[in-house]
Amino acid sequence: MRTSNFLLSTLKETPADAEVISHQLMLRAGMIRKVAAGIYNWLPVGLRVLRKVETIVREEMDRAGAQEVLMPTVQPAELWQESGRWEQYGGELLRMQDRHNRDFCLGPTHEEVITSLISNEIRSYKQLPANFYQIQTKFRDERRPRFGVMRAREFIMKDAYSFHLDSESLGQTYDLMFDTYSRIFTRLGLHFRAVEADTGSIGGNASHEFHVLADSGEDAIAVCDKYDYASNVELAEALAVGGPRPSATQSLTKVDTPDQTTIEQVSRFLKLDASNTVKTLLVHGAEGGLVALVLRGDHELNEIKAQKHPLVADPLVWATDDEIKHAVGCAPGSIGVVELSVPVIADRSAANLADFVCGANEDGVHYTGVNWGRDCAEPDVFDLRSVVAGDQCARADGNGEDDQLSITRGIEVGHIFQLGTKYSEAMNATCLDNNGKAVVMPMGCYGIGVSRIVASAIEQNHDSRGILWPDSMAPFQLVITPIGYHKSEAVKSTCDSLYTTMQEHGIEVLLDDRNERPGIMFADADLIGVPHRVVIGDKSLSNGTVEYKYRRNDAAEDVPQNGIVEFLLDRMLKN
RNA sequence: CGGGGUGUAGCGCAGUCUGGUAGCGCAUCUGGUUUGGGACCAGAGGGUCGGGGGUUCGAAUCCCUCCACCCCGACCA
Repeated sequence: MRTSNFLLSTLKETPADAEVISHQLMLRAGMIRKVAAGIYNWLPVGLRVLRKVETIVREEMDRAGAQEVLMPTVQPAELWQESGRWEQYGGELLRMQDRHNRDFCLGPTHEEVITSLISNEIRSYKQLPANFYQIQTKFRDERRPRFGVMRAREFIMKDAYSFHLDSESLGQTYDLMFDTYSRIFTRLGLHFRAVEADTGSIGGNASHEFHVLADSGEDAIAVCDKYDYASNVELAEALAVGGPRPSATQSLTKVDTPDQTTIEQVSRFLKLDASNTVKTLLVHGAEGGLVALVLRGDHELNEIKAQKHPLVADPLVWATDDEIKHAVGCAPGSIGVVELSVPVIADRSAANLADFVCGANEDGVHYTGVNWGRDCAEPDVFDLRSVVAGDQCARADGNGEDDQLSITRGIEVGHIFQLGTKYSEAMNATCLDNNGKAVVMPMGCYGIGVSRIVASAIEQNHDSRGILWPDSMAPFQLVITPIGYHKSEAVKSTCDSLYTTMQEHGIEVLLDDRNERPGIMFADADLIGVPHRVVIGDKSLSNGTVEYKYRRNDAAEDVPQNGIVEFLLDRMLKN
């Protein structure tokens, strides 16, 4: 490609509404342009990168024996009513009507369509297992789209759905997809991590998310390298801190704590560490009424864990101040476990405390020296809190120094699920087993955020001048920057010749044949992140050399003109 | 959905408080001088000041209303 014939819409200044570096650089490099909130045009530079990602994903899915299909973006309501999600799915499902007032939606995901399709196409166990994928546009009407294509409303996703005779087969395909995803993200040159994930409302046995590690990531991940453990903080098991519960040494004492409502205020007022206090949070119970969730003062409630407790309403609903007043007789800042009239669920660490502080269910009053079993009933013990850095890894034997969790941030670019029969049952997707008996097919589903990968790769690979694409994702592998293309016949013919030769070798090469100053050409090439650059000018040609520079290196090197093709091919194959 | 903010040329912004008919830098176009890290000189084009309504002799500016976009939060797979 010659720049004279290519839309290189680079910007010198950063558009004001771009917050994260990937969004800024994608706009500056002329990869994307906003059409509406969370909806983008992909310009030639951006699309070339997107296609690179798609190609790698496609190659690896094909390699894993998955079959590519293409399903529609617009889906009839009937399918969603059949699965029950027409009512369940919230505002993210963009609904619309056609000219006959029939209901449709823009597909945010394709379980319904694929299950309906396959239930008609697959009849026999002999056709199983089968895995179908597509790379297609999804629409989710996010409440708050942000960060460019990172969290867009319209985006490109690779979604795959597998069908099985039994859960063992599902497990095998799940493992295969796990490996396939690892290969994909490795080939893309990303620094990633597979993490255990919550199965959410879909349920099922197993789920892993694949995260590109980046400080700007929206997810927190708990990691322990010693045990090769990584889990979304939403899920990561929190062990009790501080060993078995000591025996009581203090007596129950009521103390006045006027206007002290937060843990911070109370612990400062009583000159105690927050870890000697508990906080009592009231939420709606699964069967109505309220339930108390008790955590150590310095710990945070994990709502996802809490709503898994059978006594807790799912989804979790906080008690209002009025409900608390009515049930306990005080404001939220003074709730405690002594003589509390609602069921008490305590986090493991809170349950291990002795002689602790809690509210007295009376405004402005707290208890000190509280002990479980003596001053109140033994609580129902449950893992309620989010892990924090320094917590012991749940896999650890407890003897090592390096078995502590650290917290890192990630961008979710892949998610694999064992769905089970949720959709196949709702939509009656069965096949006949070898006894001629109809079996509801267990399913797996496997997603990759293709457009999100592009942004997350930039989050991980950039410098002050622009993008540092991994070679596998670069819009061009090589840029030829002439010095004096329009003045020197030698420069022009050398550049043209190298350009043609490299193209014949299948290299995607950009020849900057604009009549611009070198600084502009260098700046653009660096901005869009072409990994390999050759500069050709009269000065070096007179020495029989051309200049080569790798985008990630500071220094350039002179290469003999007659060996440049082999040199470049060697460099590109190496990467 | 709650809170906050911003809408003026393709991009970045000033002008709004204190009403007088729109400006700067970059980008674009023309001519010239330049040419190894975002040049210089001269000239040119480009804006119903987010939309609608109102006040006024006169509105980018004041008032009402709608919309869009961004940020924080809540929510959500």
